[in-house]
Amino acid sequence: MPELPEVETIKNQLQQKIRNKTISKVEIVDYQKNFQGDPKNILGRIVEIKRRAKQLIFCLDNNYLFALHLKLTGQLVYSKKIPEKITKNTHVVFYFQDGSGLLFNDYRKFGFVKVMKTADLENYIKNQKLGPEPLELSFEQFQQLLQKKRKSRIKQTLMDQAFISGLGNIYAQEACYQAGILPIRTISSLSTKETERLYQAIKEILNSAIEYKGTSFDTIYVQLSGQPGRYDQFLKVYHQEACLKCKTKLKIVKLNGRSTYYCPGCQK
DNA sequence: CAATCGTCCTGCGGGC
DNA sequence: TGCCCGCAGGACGATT
Repeated sequence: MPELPEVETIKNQLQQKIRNKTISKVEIVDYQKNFQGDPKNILGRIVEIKRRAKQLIFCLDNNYLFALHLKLTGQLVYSKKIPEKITKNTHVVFYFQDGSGLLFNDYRKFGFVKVMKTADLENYIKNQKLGPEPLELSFEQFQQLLQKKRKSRIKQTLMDQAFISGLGNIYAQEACYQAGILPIRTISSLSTKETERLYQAIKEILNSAIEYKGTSFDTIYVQLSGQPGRYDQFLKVYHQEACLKCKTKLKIVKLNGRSTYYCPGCQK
């Protein structure tokens, strides 16, 4: 369940581990549908790894790049010596010239790789109509964005990638809890004070989750090393039983088909 | 226009 | 014991 903090963690670790390595071979195992474009075009040196929303962009020195999305169950694991760490869920192996490699594991196969020319990235991103990055957003911009979504419910809006990009099911509900706001409230019902609390909660939670290298729940998300992230110990509502503050048993509702936890005592 | 549902997949666990 | 079903939940397209 990689959201912004998980993808940001992996991006930072990729920058340290594989930047300037040269891809010498790409092996695709039962993932043809999810691998778009010609793998031969990404044989080259990786000059930069970027993140936009929940996607990673691997930039090469040969005028090609590839976008990679982990979706629900994708993992990127670095291996010093291929084939160590390969599992039955390894669908793409990027071999580097020095004998190391990068494994793309994805047991539910929702993720994808898309190869394109460097010049096509701008259009590719534009077509996704992504909203701004939440960590690069001022309070004034946040307020302005909310004006367009006045009828929508708060949690859905936070998860809407066209509104802001990067929040998913975990951090959207954690942000609502920290702000003390019911996830089912409409945007138009928010006072300025509540809007401010929500804005602060989003920033604090995302930054803290990045600091702890993401949330590993069900051990699906892992860091580049294969180690779990450690933010799960700070989760206040997601998959929790009772509220830490008031001890009330948390409620679970379905919003857009997604389980949403909240405290009926602390969230108004 | 917003919400909902089905879809892409796989595996686990609850219930009968 | 075994089987069916619901659930997990990122994003998108079709429908209400």
